[in-house]
Amino acid sequence: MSYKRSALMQERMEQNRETILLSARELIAQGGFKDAQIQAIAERAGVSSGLVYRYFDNKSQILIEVLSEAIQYEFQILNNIAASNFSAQEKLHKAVTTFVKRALNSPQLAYSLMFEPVDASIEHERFRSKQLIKQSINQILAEGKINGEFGFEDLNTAALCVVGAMTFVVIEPLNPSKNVRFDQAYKDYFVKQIADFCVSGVLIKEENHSVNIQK
Amino acid sequence: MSYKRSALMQERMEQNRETILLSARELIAQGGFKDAQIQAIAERAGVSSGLVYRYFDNKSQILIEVLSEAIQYEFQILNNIAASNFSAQEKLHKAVTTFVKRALNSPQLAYSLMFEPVDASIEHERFRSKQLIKQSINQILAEGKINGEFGFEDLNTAALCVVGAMTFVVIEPLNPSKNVRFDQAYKDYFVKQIADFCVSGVLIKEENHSVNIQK
Amino acid sequence: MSYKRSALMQERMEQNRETILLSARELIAQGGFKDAQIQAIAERAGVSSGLVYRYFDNKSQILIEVLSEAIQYEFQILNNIAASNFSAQEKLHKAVTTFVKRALNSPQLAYSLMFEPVDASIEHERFRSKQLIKQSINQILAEGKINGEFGFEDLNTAALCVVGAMTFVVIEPLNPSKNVRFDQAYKDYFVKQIADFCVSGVLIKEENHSVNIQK
Amino acid sequence: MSYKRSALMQERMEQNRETILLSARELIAQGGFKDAQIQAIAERAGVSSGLVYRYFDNKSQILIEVLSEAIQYEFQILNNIAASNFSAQEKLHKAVTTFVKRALNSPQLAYSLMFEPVDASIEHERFRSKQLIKQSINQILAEGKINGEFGFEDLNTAALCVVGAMTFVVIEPLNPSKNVRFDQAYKDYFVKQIADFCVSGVLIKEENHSVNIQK
DNA sequence: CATGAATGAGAATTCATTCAT
DNA sequence: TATGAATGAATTCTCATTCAT
Repeated sequence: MSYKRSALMQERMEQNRETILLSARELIAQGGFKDAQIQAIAERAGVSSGLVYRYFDNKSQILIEVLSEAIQYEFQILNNIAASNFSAQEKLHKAVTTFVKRALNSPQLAYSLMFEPVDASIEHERFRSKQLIKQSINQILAEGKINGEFGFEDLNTAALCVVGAMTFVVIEPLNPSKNVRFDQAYKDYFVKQIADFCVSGVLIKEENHSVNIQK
Repeated sequence: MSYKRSALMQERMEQNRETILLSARELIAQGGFKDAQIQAIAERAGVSSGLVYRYFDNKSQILIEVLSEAIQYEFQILNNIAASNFSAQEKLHKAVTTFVKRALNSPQLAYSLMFEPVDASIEHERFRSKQLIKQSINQILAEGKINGEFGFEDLNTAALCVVGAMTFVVIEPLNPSKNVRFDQAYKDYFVKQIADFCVSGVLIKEENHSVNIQK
Repeated sequence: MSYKRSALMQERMEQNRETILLSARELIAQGGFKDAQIQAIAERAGVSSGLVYRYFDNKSQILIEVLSEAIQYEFQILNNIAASNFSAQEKLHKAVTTFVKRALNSPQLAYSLMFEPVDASIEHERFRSKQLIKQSINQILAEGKINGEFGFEDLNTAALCVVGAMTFVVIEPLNPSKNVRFDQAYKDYFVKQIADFCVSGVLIKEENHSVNIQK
Repeated sequence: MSYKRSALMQERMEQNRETILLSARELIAQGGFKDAQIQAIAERAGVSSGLVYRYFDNKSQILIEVLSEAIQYEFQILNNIAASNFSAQEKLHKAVTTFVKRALNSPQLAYSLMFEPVDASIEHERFRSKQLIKQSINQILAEGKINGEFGFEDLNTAALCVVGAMTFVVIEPLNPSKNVRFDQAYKDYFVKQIADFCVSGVLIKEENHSVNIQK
């Protein structure tokens, strides 16, 4: 009997944990970290605020978990693309396209995960998360470099640029004034431009266009 | 007599105002907006908290001023580049190079100015500030498009990508663990890569490399 | 089990709410609204300042509740008198007597409720409260006017005069120096004079005593 | 020479003092004591805030002086009426009429002087001021009592009632919602009602109307 | 395990008063 | 005498975290 209950308990606990995380994630997606207070998270999860502390040591823990979970998911998607059989530039194009498209669906979440500041403990985790994303891009870029598709010099920097472009474009439409909810057609066009930009950015160039400019 | 005093006072006040702004700016540069509390600002400026309110209506005012002052300066620099006599791609290269180089000197500040969320009143100002930066890039891109140097399709999106790349790379070194203060040589190399990336991203391409990928 | 606790909790919370209100009321009764700060209220109630905000949205809420509760009570008393079977002048006499007698027990409270200025949100509630008092008097006066007992001309003005007299006499003993806590006998005498005055003020007069005086 | 300057100084100082008081009075008349901050007073008076402290020990001093000056003036007016050659009831009628009419012209000032709470030091002065007003009324009432015009019992209480009625009616129109700026005609009518009420309140009554009511 | 009442450390802002000039 | 910059105590409200039940 205590067996059975224990199992049920276990299950319920897992469930609670998930519900809390989901609740936190939704709140962040709506209003950023600043709207994800313990009280609000608990309420939305249908549990007491006290219970939250059974599952998480403190607020940061929750945020960290939401963060890493979300990024982990994106990471897998990107990784799958990186592991596919396309050419490097095709992979890169697809990676950027996919990431941006997905992120555009909840830009506030994307912004919070990538940029919104919180305390140091989370910042650390965020860094790791971002590294994952960059790692996927890195992999694709490295492959392209090796097989001669890409012509950039510094792998890491190129990856930063790609990640920078593809995250920035997502959070920009967040702007309060500019409530341009673009339609699907434009969205597709928009996303393609970005991917094109990123691919172009790393392709082999005929002649070296880089300019010598002294500051 | 009251002449001289007035002048001295005037000077001292100007100085106070500057000191407070500087203090705020430094605090932001160290720990972001969240560390720029009135008390802290005042203390660092060597004045009482009450005095701060002689010079600024409220906290937001201070932050806004720091923000707009900083961005305004960068804007002018970019604008000068945009107005110079180089080719569009040279300008773009120089713009990115300059911006990144400068921003690398206080990445936390750059981060706060570009990304850290604050209350609505500041957000509005920040939006305007960011627009300025993008506007400069826009101008260069538009020119290059017209004279056939650049081959992107959507001006606005291209600008977003450039700004995204050039701001993201700056905040990345922020991460807590990786305190790699790279030396000047690497910094130059780093910056050049980024500019190269951005220029490549918008250049005319021989064949269309963009790939048709269905999701 | 969770049954019992809930009930106990419920009770304790109700009690807390009441304690806070009582505490506020007592502070007001001692030193007026200006002495009823959150900190002081909480301390006197034996709770933390934060807890106060579990029960009330903000300070104004508390004051409003104290105000309206107190006035509501007086209003009911006056209303009962107005609804009784006495003659209008008997009712008026009784109303004034009762009000003044009760108010004399905590004149500072009476003063604050009737006169002490506060922010707009409370002012609005106070206005409503005062209206209630006046309304009771109005009712009695109207009745007396109709059945020929009273001879005033303007109902509203007469009510103002009555309310003015009966509230002012209460706050007068407030003055700091003259701490004359008169005995019960004098109090009764005092109260009767006031009621007499008010009744006389609205009674039918034999000849018109009003005098033509040019300013 | 130092003679002359001293005289000029003296004069200027007197003037400053007056200006400050006037400024305070005006501010109070507009927004009550709460709007009469040192800074605001000084500004309106065209002097520095520091200078205010040359003429007054502290803020309370100023308010006290405004208060007593204003009341003193009203007192004289009432006193003149009390000293005139009319009958007591004519005097009373006139006194009330005059007071209310004057007060209606700046009800906020009247309210502040009579009711708005401030710190204890002022409260004391306010009491004295109010006493002056009551004293005038007292005098008229006493006279009427002696010569048989008036029939009240307790002089002091009757005076309180009169003062209560005549001050309360003034502050009532202050109410925010009820912005009835009555015209001159109604004002006259209004004022007369009040005076009538007060006179009736203290007149000899044919039969004793007072009712025996046990609490 | 679950609850949610209770805590209390902050953080922004105001304003009488002082004092160097 | 006159200035007004400078001070800092005081006050409201928020929210992560604890703990009795």
